Amino acid sequence: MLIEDSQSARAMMTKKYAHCPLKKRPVLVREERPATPPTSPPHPAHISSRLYFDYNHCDMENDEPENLSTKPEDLSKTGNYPKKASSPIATASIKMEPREWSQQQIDYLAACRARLEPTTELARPTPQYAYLPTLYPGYPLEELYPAAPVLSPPAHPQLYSHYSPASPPSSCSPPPCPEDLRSPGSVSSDSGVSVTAPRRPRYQCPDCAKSYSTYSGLSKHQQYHCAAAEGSLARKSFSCKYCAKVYTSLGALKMHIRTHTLPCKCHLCGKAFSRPWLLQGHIRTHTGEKPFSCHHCRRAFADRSNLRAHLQTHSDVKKYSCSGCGKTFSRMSLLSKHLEGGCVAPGSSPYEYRPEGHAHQNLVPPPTVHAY
DNA sequence: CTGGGGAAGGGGCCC
DNA sequence: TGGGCCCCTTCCCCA
Repeated sequence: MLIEDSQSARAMMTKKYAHCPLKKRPVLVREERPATPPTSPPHPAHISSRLYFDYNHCDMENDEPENLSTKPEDLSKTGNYPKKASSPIATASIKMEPREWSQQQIDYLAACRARLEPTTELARPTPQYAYLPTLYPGYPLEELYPAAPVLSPPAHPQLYSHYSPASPPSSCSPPPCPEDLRSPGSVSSDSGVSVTAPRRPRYQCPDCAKSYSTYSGLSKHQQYHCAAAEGSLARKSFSCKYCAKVYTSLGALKMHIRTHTLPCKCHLCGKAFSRPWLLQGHIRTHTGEKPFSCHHCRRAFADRSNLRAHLQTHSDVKKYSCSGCGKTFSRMSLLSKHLEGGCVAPGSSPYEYRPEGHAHQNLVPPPTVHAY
């Protein structure tokens, strides 16, 4: 939702969302965009920050907690929220449109849509800046898409052979090849091979006994997540003005405050996030950018993890299996539902989970999974 | 009811 | 030590 940051607007929002916790209330966003489009286009590499990031206006002191809820109950109560967005590629329609969008924002999305009309190349990643020619008609393409700096050659060039010359410049990464979906350190269950890494020392939180593989992890936990540690006032000296939590360092406090102020705001819908990369993922829901494609069915995804989950659907034997009946599932949640429903087969509990890189002794033999 | 996709958050790793 | 990125997980919604 994008509304004027005026007193009346604030009053309206306060009244309208009185039943909501502060963090769930809609955000009040001041429209920063100019009344008319700029005459010269920004460099594509700067588009994202120009259009969406508002770090210059991040007011860590004054930002109010904002509504991030897109849950339907909120929508039904107010009627002001659109339905949940679905794939623009599939529907040729971006549904997540607040009523209060400015004409310019609507035009902007129209420009995005024009470039996102269904094509036969669904697997092709949506060019990150494909809307530029529409947004800046008359501008030569070579200026809208300046020569890209040297790109690292893809590991599997054949997978990218469908790229067009007008594909976005350097800041738009090519779609991942299947191998890219795996983290370097992880052991893929796809291979069915379990490799046990040398046991590393664990760093345990003295306050809540949670342990982490790295000191950095423990440090982050203590700074941002450990409720028990927050009670150790003797070690803390920086308190949060919003919730009175106390931290040992100013940096930790600043990071915590971001969860209140949510400084990364989407200028299209006003939704705010604590971390920039969360906003980047959210922006894809507006632009329809889907850089991750399945080479089995050519379906594209905005999120790599979602592609990974999708790839499971192409496997005959899936990642999560019920030890009772042997049925496999592509998702943990589906296995959980299966067990909650009552798998009557003997030995059905506990269920088996084969996360990548974790060897469980009592698991069924590794499944045969299609190589990507 | 089940399976799948969309979206978001937390932890781990690397620089 | 902090930030960025990636992966995993979870929740919700829909067909």
